[in-house]
Amino acid sequence: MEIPAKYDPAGTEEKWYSYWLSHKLFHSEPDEREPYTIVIPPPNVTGVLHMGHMLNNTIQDVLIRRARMSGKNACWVPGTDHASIATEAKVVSKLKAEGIEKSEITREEFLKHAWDWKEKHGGIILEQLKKLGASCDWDRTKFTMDPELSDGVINTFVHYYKKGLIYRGVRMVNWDPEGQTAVSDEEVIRKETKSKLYHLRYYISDNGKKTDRYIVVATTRPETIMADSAVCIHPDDERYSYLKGKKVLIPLIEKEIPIIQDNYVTMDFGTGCLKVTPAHDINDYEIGLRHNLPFTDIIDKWGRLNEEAKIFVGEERFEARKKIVGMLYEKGHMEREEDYTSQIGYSERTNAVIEPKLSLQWFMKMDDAASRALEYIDEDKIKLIPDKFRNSYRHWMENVKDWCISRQLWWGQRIPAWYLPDGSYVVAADIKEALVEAKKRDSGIEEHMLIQDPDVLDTWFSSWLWPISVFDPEKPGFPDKKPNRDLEYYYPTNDLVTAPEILFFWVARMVMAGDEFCGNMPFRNVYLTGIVRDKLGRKMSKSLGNSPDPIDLMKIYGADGVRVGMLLCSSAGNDILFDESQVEQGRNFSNKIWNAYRLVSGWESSDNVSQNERSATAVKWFDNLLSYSFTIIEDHFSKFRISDALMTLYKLFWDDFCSWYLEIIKPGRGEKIDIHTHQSTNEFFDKLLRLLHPFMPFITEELWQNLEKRDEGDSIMISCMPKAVEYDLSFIKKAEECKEAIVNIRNIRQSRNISLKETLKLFVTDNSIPSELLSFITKLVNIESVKPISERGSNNAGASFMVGTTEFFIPLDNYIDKEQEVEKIDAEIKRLDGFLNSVNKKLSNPRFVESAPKEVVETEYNKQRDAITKIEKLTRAREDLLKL
RNA sequence: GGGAGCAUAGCUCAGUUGGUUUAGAGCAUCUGCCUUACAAGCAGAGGGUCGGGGGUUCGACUCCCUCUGCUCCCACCA
Repeated sequence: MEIPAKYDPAGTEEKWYSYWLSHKLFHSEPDEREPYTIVIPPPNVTGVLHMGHMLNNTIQDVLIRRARMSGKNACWVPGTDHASIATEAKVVSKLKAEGIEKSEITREEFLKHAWDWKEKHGGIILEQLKKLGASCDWDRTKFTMDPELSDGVINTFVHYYKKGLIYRGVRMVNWDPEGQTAVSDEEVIRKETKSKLYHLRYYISDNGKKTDRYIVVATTRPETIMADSAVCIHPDDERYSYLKGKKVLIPLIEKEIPIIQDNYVTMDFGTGCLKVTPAHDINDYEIGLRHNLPFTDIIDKWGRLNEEAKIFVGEERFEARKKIVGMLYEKGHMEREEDYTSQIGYSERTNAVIEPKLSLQWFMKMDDAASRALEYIDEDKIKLIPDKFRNSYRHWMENVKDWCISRQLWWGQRIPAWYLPDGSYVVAADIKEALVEAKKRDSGIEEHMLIQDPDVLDTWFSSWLWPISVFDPEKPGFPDKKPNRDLEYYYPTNDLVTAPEILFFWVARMVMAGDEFCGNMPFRNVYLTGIVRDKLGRKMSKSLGNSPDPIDLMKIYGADGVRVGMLLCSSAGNDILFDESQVEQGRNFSNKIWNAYRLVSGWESSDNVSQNERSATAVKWFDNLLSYSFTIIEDHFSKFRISDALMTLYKLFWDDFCSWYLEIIKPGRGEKIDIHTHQSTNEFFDKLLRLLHPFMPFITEELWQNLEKRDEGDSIMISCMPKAVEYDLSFIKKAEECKEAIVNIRNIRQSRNISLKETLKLFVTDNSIPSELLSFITKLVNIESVKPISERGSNNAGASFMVGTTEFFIPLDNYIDKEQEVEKIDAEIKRLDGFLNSVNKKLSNPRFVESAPKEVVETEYNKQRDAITKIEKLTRAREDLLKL
């Protein structure tokens, strides 16, 4: 059967993925084996696969496939996140496009649209993961808003509320006056914006009467002066020390406010006087709390001045600013204005300028949970890879703030709090229980009188339960409940692969929830991938259009090629600069494997051919090298150095297996191969495929199935990972010397234009390289005989070279250019002289010889001896040459 | 402003408690090859003194200080 010269991934990938699925090879159930578990960081249900997912999920698949082949019961749980804000935004804009405003429909109607939308588009990203080869246990697919997972979220809320850790309070939020909702900090885009810095005169008050002395306050928001509660100076600012204890009048409205002192003020910014507006600035809010100042809220949810403002009531905030500036000039309160550029927050969704606004939100106290979550890292129960992230993890845990868990949205788990007619509220898992609680306060309460809080919970309040709830959704909220069989078996999971950006949002909080409800950490290792950037180091984003579509890439280069391409250049925690040439390299590697198979599969073996010494030695060498490589790869994996493990394999396959081993044992044209070598080669191939399988699942399955007859349902993915047996490192090193000699000879041929067809003789120092290895030389560089150097005779010209301390000589009477030859030897001697010099310098330093460890001094003596020997030999070769 | 990190060949990165032949890899480059598995290939070669300066040490890419440049996280100046 003719095998095409190029590997075509398309059909292969489709075929084997459905084969794996139909034989349920990804599915895991608890059994007596050791479990190996990964829960996927659930992508947004509305998401589409991007390069970041590719990297992240490829790494997870490599880990899970390797574990599965190493005899573990491997379970990779997939799923999606409801992503309340992102999804709601998409649904809102989709409805808008259809002419439906969210404000015109009921909550129930909106949620129906949202669920419809989720059913339609929700599965896309998971389908895309299948193209990548992801070996997830799809039977276990979960969604953070599955009914039973949502119940767990509610129970968790009730649990923490009962513990006294959840409370309701006023806080400043990022208010989007256009979108009519609070948005999270992540949804605020800061943009450099040109504005003015106004210098305003605040007259000093004498018992409520305006004096003629004033101070100057700088502000960018003059329209908020009516909400001022104080003017603040730095306690150490001597310029203003006379103001201590005095009061000033707010311009225009002449309201008296105190002068206070706080370290927050920067003395050399503006005038050193700060107007404090606690209801409309986050920093002023903090100052207000510290100094117990009144909070005057003068801006309504539409961004207009309200009654509290007293003047310009009903004016839109920017319109009000213009008008008030005019009036300030008019009344002599404006000292001056200057151009000023600052970072202003805009809403990601509506592009409206964010208004800091006080509002009532739900919070969770974090200090205690955070300090316990920190212990898991401090005590090394959870390892971060790379561990440079420890510091930032610690920093965050030690400076944690209470968590604002309410969102003014509809898509998500609704806060289980019900308000009574008197304004008080009860918290309960459902309305029935809420009613029971409410009746305790007022027996006259009926169910219809209870009104549930309209807000939903922050998405992270459900995803922090993920490693628990995918196995046992009923566990969250109940620390004392016995875990079900799955949770008991799979938890704690092993490795979590995620991005450093969400180390705090998600990873740390999972640790807290795991500790709270399972009394244990949710995972042992956290592998933090970098960000995928483009060649120029820019983050890949839709708006820049610099992100290739992973699905297209897989079509062109094959899933295996893309996986290899991404992995080769991505060490943990480092960003990866993605360039299509990397993926090309991955594809080329697939093709190399394919062609190696083409070669080997075409061989015919025969009992009549006996194994020659050369083939036997090659088999022995590669067998040792394989074992040695296993240990190297094992070591890389133990340190999560996945790209190094892959590179080791890449070179093992391409260089050692293809370029050396196969070339050495390759039978001549039309010849048959001996049966032993053939068999060994197939075994090597089989082992290499198994080693490569976690990285390149598709091509390795295809070739493994072709290599010999397999039973239906058998698969490389459930075969076992080769293990290291003892190996002879010194033999591997001798083989390396032999390879080096071959490279030297090739170089000699090329630089003198000697065709490979021309047979040469070789003389070599006795007993330096085992003669069995010398047989490689005769084959690969067409050497007719290898003889001891003592037999070379003294009157033939040729080329000399050395490998280690072994001397080689090739007679080249017809090709020799004496001068050129001497030049080469001279250059080498010069290099060695320099080297010897540096060694001698060390050795002649008595303090080195005295204080350095014995082995180190010993090595230096060896270096010295070797260099001297080499120089002597080369000098002799030079003389011999000159004699001719 | 607070915190963390990085700086090694053209590019992307290794270099594991300072000492194993005067720094390694992959890619890219250059040269020669359509050699009967592969031109998505084969063979060979060139290329860095480890950001600058200072220090510790018998010895520094590796430890300390400093300067320069860059990146990320957090908080953001009225």
